[in-house]
Amino acid sequence: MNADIDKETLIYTVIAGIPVGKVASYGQVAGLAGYPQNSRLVGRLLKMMPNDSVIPWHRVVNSQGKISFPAGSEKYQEQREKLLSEGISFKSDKVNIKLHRWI
DNA sequence: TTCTTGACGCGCA
DNA sequence: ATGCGCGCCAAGA
Repeated sequence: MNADIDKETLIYTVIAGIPVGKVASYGQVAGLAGYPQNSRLVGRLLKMMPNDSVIPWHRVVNSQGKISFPAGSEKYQEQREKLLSEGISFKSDKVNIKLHRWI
């Protein structure tokens, strides 16, 4: 009955497991949750999460290491701030994936 | 119920 | 590096 909840919980758990100072891509999270082709589902799920959620959503970026929000937007800045405050360095507009890649 | 949209990813020119 | 198309799949209109 709550298969959807399980799926969400699974992805939620994976994201919650990303260490401080590390980042993971949507595809990576989806894969670890058992849905290697549902990268979009991860993003969709995060989008629906409450704003006061304790989930470290900011540690999820796209496979290029870029923030998936329009450059300059509020959300973009918010995520960038959070990442910087965790010691994650940026290479221009991309996260230095080489140094901060989780897995 | 069908069509469009989107916090993505990947291959190819 | 840059742009384009296609695959995936659930939510919203």
